[in-house]
Parts: sequence; C-alpha cells; structure tokens
Amino acid sequence: MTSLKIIGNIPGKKTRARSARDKEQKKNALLESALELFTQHGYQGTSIEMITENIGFSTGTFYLYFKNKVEIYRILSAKGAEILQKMIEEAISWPGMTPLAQLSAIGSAYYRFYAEHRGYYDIVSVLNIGQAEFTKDRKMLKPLEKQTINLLRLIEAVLIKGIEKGELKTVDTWKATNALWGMMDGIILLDVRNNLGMIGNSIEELFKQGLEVVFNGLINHEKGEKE
Amino acid sequence: MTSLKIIGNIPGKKTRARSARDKEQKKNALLESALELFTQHGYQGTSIEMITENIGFSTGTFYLYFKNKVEIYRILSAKGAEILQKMIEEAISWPGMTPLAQLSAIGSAYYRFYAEHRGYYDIVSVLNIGQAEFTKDRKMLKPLEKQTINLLRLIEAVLIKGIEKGELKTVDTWKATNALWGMMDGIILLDVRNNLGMIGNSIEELFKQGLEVVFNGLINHEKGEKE
Amino acid sequence: MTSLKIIGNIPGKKTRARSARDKEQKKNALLESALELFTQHGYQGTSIEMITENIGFSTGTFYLYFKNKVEIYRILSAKGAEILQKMIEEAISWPGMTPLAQLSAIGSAYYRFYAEHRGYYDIVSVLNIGQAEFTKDRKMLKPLEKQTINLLRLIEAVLIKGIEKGELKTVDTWKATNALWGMMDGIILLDVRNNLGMIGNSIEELFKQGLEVVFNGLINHEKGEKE
Amino acid sequence: MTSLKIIGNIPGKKTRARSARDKEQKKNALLESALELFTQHGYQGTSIEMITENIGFSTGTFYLYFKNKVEIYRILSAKGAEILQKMIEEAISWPGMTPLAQLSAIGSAYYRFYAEHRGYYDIVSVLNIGQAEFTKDRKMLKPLEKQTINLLRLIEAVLIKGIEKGELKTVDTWKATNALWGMMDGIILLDVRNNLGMIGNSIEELFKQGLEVVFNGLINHEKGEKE
DNA sequence: GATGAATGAGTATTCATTCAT
DNA sequence: TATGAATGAATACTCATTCAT
Repeated sequence: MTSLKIIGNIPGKKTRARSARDKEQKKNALLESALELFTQHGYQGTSIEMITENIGFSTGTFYLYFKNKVEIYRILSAKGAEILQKMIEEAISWPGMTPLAQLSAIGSAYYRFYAEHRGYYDIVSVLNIGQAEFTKDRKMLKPLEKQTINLLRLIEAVLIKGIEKGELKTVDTWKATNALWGMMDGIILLDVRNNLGMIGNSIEELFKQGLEVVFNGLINHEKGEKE
Repeated sequence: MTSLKIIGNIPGKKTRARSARDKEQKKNALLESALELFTQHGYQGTSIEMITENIGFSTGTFYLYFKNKVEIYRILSAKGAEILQKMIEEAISWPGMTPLAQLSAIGSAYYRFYAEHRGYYDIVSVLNIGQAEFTKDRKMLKPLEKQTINLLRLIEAVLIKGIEKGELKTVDTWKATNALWGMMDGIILLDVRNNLGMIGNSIEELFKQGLEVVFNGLINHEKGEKE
Repeated sequence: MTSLKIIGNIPGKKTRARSARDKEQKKNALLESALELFTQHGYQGTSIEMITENIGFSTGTFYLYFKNKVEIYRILSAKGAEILQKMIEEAISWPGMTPLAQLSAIGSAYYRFYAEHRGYYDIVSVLNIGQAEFTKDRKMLKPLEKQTINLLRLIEAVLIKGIEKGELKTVDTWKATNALWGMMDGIILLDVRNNLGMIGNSIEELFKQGLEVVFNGLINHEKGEKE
Repeated sequence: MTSLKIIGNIPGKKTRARSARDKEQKKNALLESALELFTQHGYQGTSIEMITENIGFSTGTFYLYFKNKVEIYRILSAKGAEILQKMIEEAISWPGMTPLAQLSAIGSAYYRFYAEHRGYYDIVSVLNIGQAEFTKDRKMLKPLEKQTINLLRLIEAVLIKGIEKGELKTVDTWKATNALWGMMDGIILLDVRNNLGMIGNSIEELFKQGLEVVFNGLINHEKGEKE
C-alpha cells in the first residue's frame, strides 16, 4: 500500500503521463486502491475520494481513467475472474494427473484463490450478491457469466474424462459440475461468515473434508471389481 | 406487491390505526414492503421513503413502528431465521425416518425455504454477506449467529444418529455438518446467480443431484458386508 | 415531579375535565412540566411529546390547552415576571424601611427569585435572549415589557424617596434604576455561566459585594456633614 | 448584507476558488454569513442552507470549509473573544493612565465591542446562554472559558494597582472584578432587550452612568484626607 | 493531462401540528 | 374531551460527478 503512495503527484506540480506505460501504471494504482478499499468497506462504503486519496491522487483524476464508480468495479470483477481461471488452468495442467487428482487440484486452487486473493474473491463471489445494482446490471454480468461458464466447462471436461476412464461414476456431468462448484463456494462462504466467529473450525480442513466426502460420492467403488 | 398497495392510505384521506390489530397490520405492511425492497435493491439501496411510499405511507410513519432503518432489517433477519428453523424442525419430525431420510428432508426444507420465502432467504443467507456495515456490526450478528448454531446442531444430531446406526460413515460430525450445510448454501447460491441467466439448469434438480452425491459419499457402503 | 404523574389519564379510560377546576389543574400540570423541561433542555430541545409524556398525557391533549408551543412559553414568561414582581413588592413592603434598606431588599429578592425559581428565572431573563423567534415576536414581548417597566418604576420610586430624604446622591433616577437593574442581572448571569465552572466564586457573596459597591456609589457621603 | 452577495456565484455559472487567497475569502464569506444569521435567528434557527444561500453558495460547499455546523460557531466564538481581548488590551495600553482611567477605558472598550461588533458580542456573551446544547458541551466552552479568565485577570490587575496606589478602596479584587464585569454585561443586556423597545434610554449614557456609580463606590474618598 | 473546488440531489431522522375516532 | 396515529416539511450531512483552471 505504502509503495503505491509514491505514484501520487506532488500537489501543485503537475505530472503528465509521459507515455501509455505511465497511464497504465496510474490506472493500475487506482485499481489496486479500489480493490483494497472495496474489500475493507464494501462497494457503497467506498467513496471515489477514498480511492484517490489513498494513493495521493486527486478526485478528478479518477474520471480520467474510469467512466464512473461502477466501471472500476466491473473491471476488478473481470480481472478477478481471469486470475481464478488461470489458477485453475494451471492446477490441472500437470502431466500424468488422474482425473480425481485434477478435481482435487481444482478444489485446492479455488481455496488458494480465496486465501491469496481475498480482495478479488470477495468481488467475484461475494460482494455482488445482494447488491441489486450489480445483479440487475447486465453489462456488468455478461463478461463474468462468460468466464464462469468457461470455468465450469473446464471442470466438466475433467469429470467426463474421469467417467470415461471408469474412475468416476456415470453422472450427468453438467449437473455434477455445477453441484461440485456450488459446494466449494458454499464451504468457502462458511469461512467468510466464520470471520464473524460463527463456526470455529479450521476452514482449510473443512474444505478438504467436504471435498473428500463429495469425491467419495463420485468415485466408482465398483471399478476395482470390474477390472 | 399490488396486494400491499391496498393497505396504503388514499393521499389526502388520512387513515388512523384503530386498534392494536390495526397497528400490527401496518407494522407488517412495513415489514413486507421492506422485505421486498431489500431483496430488490439491497439494504443501502433501499431508502425509508421507498419503503413507506411503496405502501402509501408517509415517511414519518416508519418511525412510529421502528426505531431506525437497521431495526427493521434486524427484525426481518430474525423472522427469516425463525421460519427456516421451523421448516427444518418440521421436516425431520416425522416418525420412522431414517437418518439419511432426515438429511434428505433437511435439504429439501432448505430448498423450499429458498423457493417459497425468497425474500427472507436473501436477507438471512445472502444480503448480509458483503455488506460491510453488517459484518462488522456485532449486535446485528449475534442473534443470527445463535440461530445458525442451533440449526447446525440439529443437523449434527442427525449425522450422529446415522453413524450410531451404522447408516453413515464415521466422520467428524461437526465438520461434516458444516460441510454439508455449506454445500447446500453453495448450490442454492448457484441459482441466485442463475437468476442472472448464468447456468441454465433446473436448480431443484441440481440441488437433489448435489445432495445425492454427498450422501453417496457419506453412506457406509460396507454396512451390508458387515451384516 | 412524580406527583404530577398521577394527573395523567389511564389509557383507554377517557377522563373528562369534570369542571373548570379540573381543566385548570391539567393546564397547570402542563405548564409545570414545560417549565421543568425548558429549563433542562432549552426551548428548542423540548418537544411537545416530552412535555406531555412527562406527566402521562397524550400529545394531542397539549393542543386542547395551548394554541401552540410558543404560547406555553409566553404564559410561563408572564407567570415568571409576575412572581418576580410579587417578590419584590413584598420585599419593600415592610414598614419602617429606609430607602437604602429597600434597595438592599430588592437585590436580595431578585437573588432569591433566581435561586428559588430557577426555571422561571431562566425563562424570564435568559432563555429568550438570543432566540430570535422570541425577540422578534412582539406578541411575546409586549406583556413582558409591561411587567418589566412596572418593576423598574417600583425601584425608581425607592430611589426618588432616597434622594428626597438626602440618603442618596442626586442622580437621574430613571437612568440609575436601569443601571442598578442591569447590574443585578449581570451579576446573576455570571453565575449562570458559573454553572459552567467559569469563575468559581460564591455567587451569593459576589452579588452582595456587587450591590455594596453600587450602593456605596449611590450613598450621599456628605449627608452627615450637611445635617 | 448586500455587500456579501457579491461574493456569491451567479447560479449556473460555476466559480472556482483559484487560489489560497480565494479560498480564504470564501471561508470568510461563510463566516460572515453565519455570524449575521446566528445573530438574527440564533444557532438552532439558522440552517446550513440559510448560511450558504445567503451568499449564493450551494449547501455542499459549506462542508468544504467547515467540518460541521458546530465548528463554524466555535470559530466565530473564538474570533469574537479574541477581538474583545485585543480591544481591551489596547484600551489600557496608553502610557500615563491612572487605574481609574483604565477601568473607565475598559468599560468604554466593552461598550464599543458591543456597538461595533454586535454579531460577535451576541455570540460571545449572549447566544450561548440558554442554549442547552452549548452549555453542556464542554469542548465548546473550554476555550471561551479560558479567554474569559484572561480578560478578568486583566481587569483584576488594574484594580490591584488602583488599590496599591490608594486610588481605590481595599476590596477583594477577584470578587470586585467579577462584579464589575457582571455589571457591565448586565447594562449592555439591558440594551439587548432595549432593542425590543423596552426601556428607551440611550444605552451609551446609561452605560456611562452605571460605571460612574460603580466607580464612585470603588473610589477611596478618604484618600485626599489621608495625604 | 491533472486538479480539487463546487455542485446539488439524496438520506436518515425529528417534530409541531392535525384530526378521525 | 381526550387520544395518539399520521403527516410531511425541515435539517445536517454525504458523495458521485463536473469543469474551470
């Protein structure tokens, strides 16, 4: 955070974005600042002034880089979804993984996304729920939707392979994918609430246990007998 | 929505609450109006004026029935949690149910709570996530927390019985309870997002399938062999 | 104060003012309640509801006895001025008092008015200063003005007698009267501020000392020599 | 009043504060506007909208210059006290003044403060009396209190010198100081009420006469005989 | 480009007053 | 008469957005 402060201009001295690179840097500084503050205070609780002041910019500058408050939120949302997508792709890209191992890796990746990119997680999965101005804003949702579908397709592909290999039971793969994802989400949300001191279990353990149960349910126990 | 309008007064013609019964009715009208609007626009996005105007009351009237904006939210929250609690208690109260049947009934009850009391569901489970002002307001959370713990204990008791009977695998019951609950939440949240047109699966089916998978994972497959 | 509470009606049971006497009693209860609350919270800080609730009346009842909020203030103001007038008249009515003794008695009476009728003192002398809505309200001021003039005439008469008797220096009696009164007011105001911990002197002592100095200034020191 | 209006902006045409000097000017415009309105309508009777509209500013602008309504009042209070302090210090700073001449000059200075800075006089001496919210607000009072003590100490020093020189009677100087001050206040308050047409004497004359009487009471008439 | 002063609509809450019962 | 529910205008303060410099 403190390092960001350097980016701000000395008041009185006007700094020009000398290049596209410079502009990009400022835009990123604003994005980071907003990410931090949205996480801390929510969307409504964060004012433009907070976002700019936090990094030594003036209010007006915000509008040079973003059309309005919603836009910066949208961009952060898209960025978050992209990060998650990359993390999951990376997790299942190792050669020689069995489908079950891949499923496990996906779970682990989602958990890491939550743990290591909490700001983005909040924006992607939590913050926009129950905030009508977002859920009603189609422009906001369409890109997010697309990325979610991509993600789910990725998981489904793993399930299909697992079934083909006989490792997993034959199930409706699209349904199972959705269920699996929903479950992971739900368990992590437990921790979001857990912050509030509600449950008191180590979330990581919980997450593992939950996945284990689900995988147990998916594993084809008759497989061994068949072969 | 339209039915509520009847309760409102004709502007110019002033209606007085004639009795305690009448007062109760007006209070309920305000609660319903708020429930509807919180769901549509979130807490911050809903103004007192919206709540009153929606049912033809004047702004000042709100404060005859509620101390402030937070109070009406708290009341709705408590009511929602109570409804859910009752639905789940009722679901597992039938004699002769096996633990697994009870688990299934709990899932079904939660789904019905979501489907039939969408406004309350939003407030109890969704709205308060990601609204910084609530997650930091301990006074707001404590009662909700208590009710959630109650609910989880109810489910845990079923799991314990299932394990004792040998119907379910031996697992850490508190963890499993949390995982189970989180999963149900997560699946329903898929549908909350689904409203947005994201996935396109019948949520009820999805929910059933998800639970099935989990139960599969919990069922003691060796039970038969033991006997 | 508690004794006043009895006057309130049992809700549901409608009480009728059986007689003019009954009405008068209720009006007085309201006046006393208002006096108490104006002193504690100021005019603006006192709401009609506070006044009525304080004695178990309902809000609407207030308007059966007073046209509006200002009226009750006006009445209290007049009552206070009357009490003060009576106290001063009484103080100088004892036979055989020298004019100087009478002046002293007037000072003492004013101090007692302040000390024993603080509520009225506040309304008569303090509260209405700096509250434009009163100082601009001629209807409010005229009666008060009249009573003040009466008071001042009373004091002037004493001065005149003192001068005639050679006890006091020959001065413009109307001016001296005003000055004398202003001085007393000023000293008491010191105590009003003193409540705030500003000065830290016993007000009664201060008051006496102040008067002494003034009387000293008025006394005809050459009197003895003349005679 | 009319001169202030010039500072205001033409509605529709937006004027920016170009410099620190410009900002200072706007802040002063707001202070003057508030001073005027507080005097006319009291603290509670003056709304932020009145203050800004009076000089053609928009409501929000107020909060660019002051944290809240109380702050502007506090600043005016402090400014007023400072002006008074300066006037009194200046009045007694001339070389060769006898203590009695100094006392007279103090009286005259206080009168001039009242006559020439009526707005500040109202705030410093009058407005905060009887406004519950101030008399209970210690933060508000403390600075004012300090300045009042300073003032009183200034006067006391003069009295002490007068007594030492034998010009004045030996009295408790702190008490006499308070009494003297209170008297001056009281006489001026007569005029405050006088505005209301109550008395009808030239206040300046009255003030002089009042002081004369007091000084008469303080003068050591035996001095000449002693020497 | 960058600034930050200015705007003004919006929000929760209070309260004197009215009036149907 | 008495009640107290209802009203709605008023108020301090906030904040996204604009725009002159």
